[in-house]
Amino acid sequence: MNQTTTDFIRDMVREDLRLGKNNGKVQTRWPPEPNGYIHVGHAKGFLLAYGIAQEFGGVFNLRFDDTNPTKEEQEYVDGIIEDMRWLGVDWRDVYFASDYFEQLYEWAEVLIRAGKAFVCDLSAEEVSEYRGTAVETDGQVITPRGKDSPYRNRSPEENLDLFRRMRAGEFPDGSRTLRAKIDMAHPNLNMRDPVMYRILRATHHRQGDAWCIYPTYDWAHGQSDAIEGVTHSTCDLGFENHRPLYDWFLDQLPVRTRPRQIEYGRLNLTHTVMSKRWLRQLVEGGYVEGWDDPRLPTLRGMRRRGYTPAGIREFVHATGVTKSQGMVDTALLEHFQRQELNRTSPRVMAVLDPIRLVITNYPEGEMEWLDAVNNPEDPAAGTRKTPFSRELYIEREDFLEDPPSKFFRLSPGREVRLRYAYFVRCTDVVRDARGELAEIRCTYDPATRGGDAPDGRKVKATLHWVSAAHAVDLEARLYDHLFVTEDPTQVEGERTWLDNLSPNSLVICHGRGEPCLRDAKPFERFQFERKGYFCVDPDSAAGRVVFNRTAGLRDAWAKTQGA
RNA sequence: UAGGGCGUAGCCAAGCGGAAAGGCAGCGGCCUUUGGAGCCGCCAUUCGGAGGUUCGAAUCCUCCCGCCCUAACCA
Repeated sequence: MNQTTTDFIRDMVREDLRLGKNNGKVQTRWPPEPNGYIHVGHAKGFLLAYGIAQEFGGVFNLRFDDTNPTKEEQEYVDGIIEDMRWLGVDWRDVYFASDYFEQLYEWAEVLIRAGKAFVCDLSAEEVSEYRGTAVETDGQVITPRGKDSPYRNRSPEENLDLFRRMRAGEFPDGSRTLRAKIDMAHPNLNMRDPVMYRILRATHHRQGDAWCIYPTYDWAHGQSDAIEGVTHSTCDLGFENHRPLYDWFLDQLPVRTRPRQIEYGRLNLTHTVMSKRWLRQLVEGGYVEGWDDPRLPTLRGMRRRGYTPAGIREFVHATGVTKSQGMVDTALLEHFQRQELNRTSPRVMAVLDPIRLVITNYPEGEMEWLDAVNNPEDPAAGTRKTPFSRELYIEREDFLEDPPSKFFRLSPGREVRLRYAYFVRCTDVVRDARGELAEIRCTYDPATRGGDAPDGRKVKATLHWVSAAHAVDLEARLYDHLFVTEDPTQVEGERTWLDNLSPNSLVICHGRGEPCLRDAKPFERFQFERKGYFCVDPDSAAGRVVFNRTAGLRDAWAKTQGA
C-alpha cells in the first residue's frame, strides 16, 4: 500500500478510535442492491469501505440490500461478487438484508407497541399529498407542512392486529402500509411518518413467497448495519437526508451497536453515464452489446476492454474522497491504465491497416528469425524470435507519397528502420487498375540487420511490420468515448441524452499480427507497438483472434495533424 | 419554497491563522531501434463575491451569489 493520503472519512475513523468508540473496533460494509451489474462508481464505494477496514485492522463485509423483490435477481448477486473479486476485494462474510426480515418484523412490533408506528390505509398518492409534497404555482415551489394521516391515532392493539394481518396476506397489494410515527411538520421530508413496510406480492430471489410485506430501505438499512456490528456506514451523498431517520430508528430499538452513517460524493466520469438506470437503458435498448460491452464503465466492461484491476484501483484512489460532486476526466482513468499497462504488457507487432511492402533485393523464398524485445520496461520479460521475409505488411498510414514537412515516416526515396530488422529505402510503388496504391517497393541494407547502421547513419522513423507469409489474421476493435459530450445527461431543447451517443465509439479493423499471437488466450494483454494496448476478446475463435483496444498510445504525429 | 450539502487552475485535489502540495490535461525542450516510455521546464500575485476580526485570512465572523441533492409504498 503506497496510499499515504487520507480523507475526511478516515480522519473520522481515526478520531473515533482515539476516543475509544466501538471498543476500538472498525467494521465496514458495502451494501449493493442486486439489481444490475456494478460500475467504477460502485468500485469507489467498496474500495473505500474495504480500504478503511484494511487500514484500521477492521472487518469488511459484503451485504446485499435485497428488500425489493421486484428488481432483484440471483444473476446480479453472482455478478457483483465476481466483479468485486476481480478488482481484488475480499470480505469476511456475505450477508443479505433479506435474512433479517424476521428480526426486522419483530422490531416493527416493538415500535407499534411503543406507539411509534401505525398502520395507514392511505394510498400512495394520498400519502404523498399528506406529506406536503412540493407544489409549483406561478414558478414558485412551495413545500407545505404535512398533515397527519387520519389513521395515525389507531391504538397499538389495533395496529398490531392490522400489521399481523398484513403479514398474513389478508390485504391486497398497496392497500396499507406500516408507517413510523415521527413528525408530519418536520422540515426533513424523510421524517414525515416514513413508510416502513409495504404489501407486495412478488417472489423474492432468496425468500421465495415467504413474505408479502417488505421493509423499505430506510427501515432495513440502519438496522442491518446494527445487526452486523458495522461501526462506520459509508454511502453516497444521496442518502444525506436519510441520516436523521437512520438515527431515529436506531434510537427506538434495543440494538447493541450504534453504526454511524457517513456520506461522500459519488464518482462521475466524463463522456459516459454512471448509473444503473442509464446503463440498463443502453443495454436493453441495444445501444451497446451487453453489460460487458468494453465501452461501458461497468466493471465487466472494463475487464473485457483490458483495463487492469490495479490501474482502476490507482485511479479511484487518485480521485480522492470528498463531499463535492465532481466529474472526473476519463483521461485520468486512461492515464493510470497506460501507466500499469506500460509496465506489464508484452510488446508485439501488429499492423491494423496493412499495405504490402516488398523488399526487392531480399532473396525470394528466404526468411530469417530476428530477435525482438518483449518489454523494454522489464528486462526479465526477455526476447522472442519474429520472422522476417521479402514480403511484409506495414501500416498504410506509415507511408505517404507526398509527405508534409513534419512527416518522418516512409516515402519515396526515404530510408526508415523496420523495427528489429533492417533499414529499408523506398524505391517505387505499384498501383492497381484504379490507380490506388497497391504495394510499396523497397531495397534493404543487409549491414543494418537488427536495426543499427555500422556507418552510424540515422533514420528519423522506426516502423512496425509483420511478415506477410507468417502473419496471423486478427480483428481489432477500436473504442472511443461512448458519448460525444462530457456530460451526456445535459441536453437542450428536443435532444435526449441518447442523441449524444458517439457514432465512432466502435471501429473495427482487420489486420495482421506476429505469429505468436495465434495462441493468445482471452483476456491476455499486449502492447501493439506504436498502436496501443490490446486485450484478447472472448469472441476470439480459431484462426481469427479478436482484440479490444484498451487504450491508444500517445501519437505525437497524429496530434500535430489534429491541431 | 423547506431541509440538507458543495464552491481552491480546464478536470480531480491537498491545505484547518503564518503566508497556494500533488496528479491529469495543456504547452515548450532533451532523449529515444515504439513520433511509446522516460527526463527537464512552464502552467492560481490568489482560493465564488463583498465586508469584518487579526501584525497576518483559502483558513475565523457576517452578509450575498452560484451549483447539487431530497420531496417513491426504489435503493
